[in-house]
Amino acid sequence: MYVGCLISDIKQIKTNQRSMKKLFLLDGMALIYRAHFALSKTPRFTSGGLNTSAVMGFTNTLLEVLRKEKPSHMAVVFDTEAPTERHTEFADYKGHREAMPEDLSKALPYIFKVVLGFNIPVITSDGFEADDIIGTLAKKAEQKGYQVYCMTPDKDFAQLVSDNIFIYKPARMGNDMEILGVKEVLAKWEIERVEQVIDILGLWGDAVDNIPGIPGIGEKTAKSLIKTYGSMENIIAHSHELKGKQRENVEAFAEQGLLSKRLATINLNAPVELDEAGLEMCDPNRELLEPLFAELEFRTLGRRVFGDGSSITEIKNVSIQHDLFSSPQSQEGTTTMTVDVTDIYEEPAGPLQNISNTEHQYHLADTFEKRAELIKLLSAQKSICFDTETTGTDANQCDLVGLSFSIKKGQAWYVPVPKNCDEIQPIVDEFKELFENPAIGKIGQNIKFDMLVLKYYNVTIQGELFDTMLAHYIIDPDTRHGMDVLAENYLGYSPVSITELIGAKGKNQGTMRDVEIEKIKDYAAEDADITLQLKEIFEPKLEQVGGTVLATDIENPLVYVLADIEFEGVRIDHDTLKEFSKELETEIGKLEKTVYEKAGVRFNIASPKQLGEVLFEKLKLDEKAKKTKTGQYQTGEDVLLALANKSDIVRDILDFRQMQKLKSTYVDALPLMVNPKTGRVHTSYNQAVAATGRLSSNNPNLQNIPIRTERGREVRKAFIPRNEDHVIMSADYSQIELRIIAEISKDANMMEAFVQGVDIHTATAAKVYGKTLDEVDGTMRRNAKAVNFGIIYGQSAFGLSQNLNIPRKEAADIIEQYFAQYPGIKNYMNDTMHFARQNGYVQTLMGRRRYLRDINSANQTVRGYAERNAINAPIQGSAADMIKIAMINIHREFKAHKFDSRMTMQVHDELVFDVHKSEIEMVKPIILDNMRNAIKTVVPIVVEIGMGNNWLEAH
DNA sequence: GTAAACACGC
DNA sequence: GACGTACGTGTTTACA
Repeated sequence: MYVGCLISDIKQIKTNQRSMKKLFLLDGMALIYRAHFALSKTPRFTSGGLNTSAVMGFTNTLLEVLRKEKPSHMAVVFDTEAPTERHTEFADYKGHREAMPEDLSKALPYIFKVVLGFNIPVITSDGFEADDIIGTLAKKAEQKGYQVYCMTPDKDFAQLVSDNIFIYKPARMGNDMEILGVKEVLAKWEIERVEQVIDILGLWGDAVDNIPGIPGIGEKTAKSLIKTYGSMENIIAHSHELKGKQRENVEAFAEQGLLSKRLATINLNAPVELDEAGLEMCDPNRELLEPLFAELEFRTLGRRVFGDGSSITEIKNVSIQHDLFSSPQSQEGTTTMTVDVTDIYEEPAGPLQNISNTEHQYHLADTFEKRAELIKLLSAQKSICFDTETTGTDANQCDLVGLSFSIKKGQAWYVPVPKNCDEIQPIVDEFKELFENPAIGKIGQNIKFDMLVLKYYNVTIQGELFDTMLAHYIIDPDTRHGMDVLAENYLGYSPVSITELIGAKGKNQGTMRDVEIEKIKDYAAEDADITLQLKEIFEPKLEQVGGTVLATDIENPLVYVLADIEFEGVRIDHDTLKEFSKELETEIGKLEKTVYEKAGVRFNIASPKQLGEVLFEKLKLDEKAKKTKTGQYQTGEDVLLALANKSDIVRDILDFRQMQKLKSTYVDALPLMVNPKTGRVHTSYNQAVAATGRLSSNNPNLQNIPIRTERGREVRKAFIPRNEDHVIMSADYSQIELRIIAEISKDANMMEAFVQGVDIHTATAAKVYGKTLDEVDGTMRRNAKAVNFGIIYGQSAFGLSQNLNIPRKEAADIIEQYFAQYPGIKNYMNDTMHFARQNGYVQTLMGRRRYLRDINSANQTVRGYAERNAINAPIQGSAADMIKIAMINIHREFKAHKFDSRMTMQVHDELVFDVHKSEIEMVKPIILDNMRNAIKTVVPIVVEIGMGNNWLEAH
């Protein structure tokens, strides 16, 4: 009845004030499938077919667009029948896509117009693909001066992008919406012209689902072929230039490829007119809709339609929030960030520059005289920018190829070194004094690498550092920090690509050493030049984001510490590992046998696919076993544990998995990582990947060596001191993250627990369950511990219930109690969230910022992700700051004392040292003091320290 | 070569 | 009432 009323009464209010005509074209089916797919990934929503949730998902996306982008014109296009005429050319395609359900085609305009009060035309595409209709409309609108945004899967659509046509990608998990223009499309596809997208799609055969292109040509190959030949037709014409199987395939399947291309091409002559007046948007009729929504209790919908300022919002959400982090939605009403996070980027004007169209002077310093002149010039500088070229990316095993330097924009030098190893050293020696001069600052991109390379040539870099990679990591930790990306984003410059010199990645990749000197000169000199230019840009930006201190006092000095740790390496006990490997091998063999017997069939236990089939189809352990999104049975640890009581085969399988993992990832892999030059394992720490400020470790990853299980822990026995005069010393922060929460939040109860020195999880359990410390049992402590961790890692009630294997309700109750007992923490969370909404970022104790672009997103999922980060980043980040400061100070004191002892590993909250026995008593207080006092806190910081003949004993 | 599933640490 | 649940590294299998 109300609805009937509305239809007749809504008077569309046209808004004419909009200056730019903005047309949004939506592929309705694609969006609905997108929403549907998102749901079907979750096991709970496996019921097939389109359902109301999918349609709701679609509506939400639509509303987000309306609110954010405020289009002046809009249309939704649906395929009514598929396969279309064009697709019947290919038999396989038949029946692939479902037609739009008829009721949906009627429901949508109804939803738009009546329920939401917008007039959004729905266009059906009889006999044509929705893409064709959208494409045709887009072109026509572009000619009339519209800015056109196409919301479609971007793959096919990229070909259409021009100066006024964009691809609009709605928000997804972890990402807010995204707009792709010409620049982004070119970059993404690595091509010169957007039209070439269809050539790539044609070759690759990914144009339309299930339409094959040319066999054996994947995305990458397609791109590189297009880069060389420009178009598919050209490739076919020049197929004789190709080799082997590729040539055969191109020749044999040329026709199929062309067909694929034709199908990928968007038909711009669809019979559809651009009815400008008909597509014009109106605002929802507020006066009519608002009372209606209020009466029908469409609160959420109302909020979405009218924005946060709606009076409907004033009906306060009184339900208790059971999730750790979801705050009542937009409680504070519309918030605007005072800082526009997009400010940290500068949009470079015009097309990308490159080496061929910029002025530059790159010199080759390949004689003793030229080098001497260069060194004289460099030595007179306050700081120099440099870069090394090497034969590989592992600093511990590669050889130097050349050095490049820059001190002024557009000017750089390249110093090649001979191929013969013995002849390299004297040339490096010429530069030794320069590098080791502490009065000359060193600028570079990822200096740790260059530092390590040079260490092997007996050069110890000194002086203040400015690392452009780290600078950008501080400025904007969530994005990428590669030099090429930075150059494009900040300088509008596209550097010579390394693949141009040494070929694409893979076994056929050449090395720098084989490239002609002239080419390396340009490449290398350009790197130094760009790095210097980036430094000029980043220096003021650091200041702007309050990151100067973080850069000069923490990140840059830490480079020295990490380089030393990596150079030092860790000694591994081969015999222990070999023995352990054998032991595991026999155990695994035994387990295999029992599993085969119990299952009555031989299969690959390590294959989740086969295992799932055996467990659930043959043995039928669980009738309604969960499946993954690809249709396999889930066989993860928690799933198997739930089955443990049904058959003891499950226990064996879990044991098998554990041992297999131990053997392949650690026991057998570690000895292979030993550097033949040094006989030790040299991990590499990445200082710029984890957005929270933590380090990460790889080649090998020393930060995930087992400790939880008895057997896994054995691996740590193999980490030994360098000789019998040394011991391993390990120092760990106890509960550092929780102490930091207590410190930041100043929660009285939690601070008290730490001051008293009681076990924090027991204390928490006592509080949450209202018991005394003595009454807390194992389960209570375990639950409390899980909540404490949940806080640190940004978990929800759902995550907690999963972790503890308890009902959601129970998890929610525990969390509620937790917040009642630690009100300071609840306040901290609210304050942090508020700060993030206002400012667009959060920060650590040392001012390390994390920008949260999506904190005010209308999309729940996206915003939730940002909110969890808002809580989590200051905590993890402050802990990271703390240990980094400790590392720098300890390293400095070790140097000052000229100790023989070395720091050898960092595992987030633990530092490991190789200590000379005579120095134990001197080293210990230095480690303890510096770790405890890295950052001044009220909450006591506790460090536990241990020693032993291996890493396990040191705990 | 790449994606998916899994498992390890914090 | 919807939506998806920490991150980073590395292994294996499966598939094209």
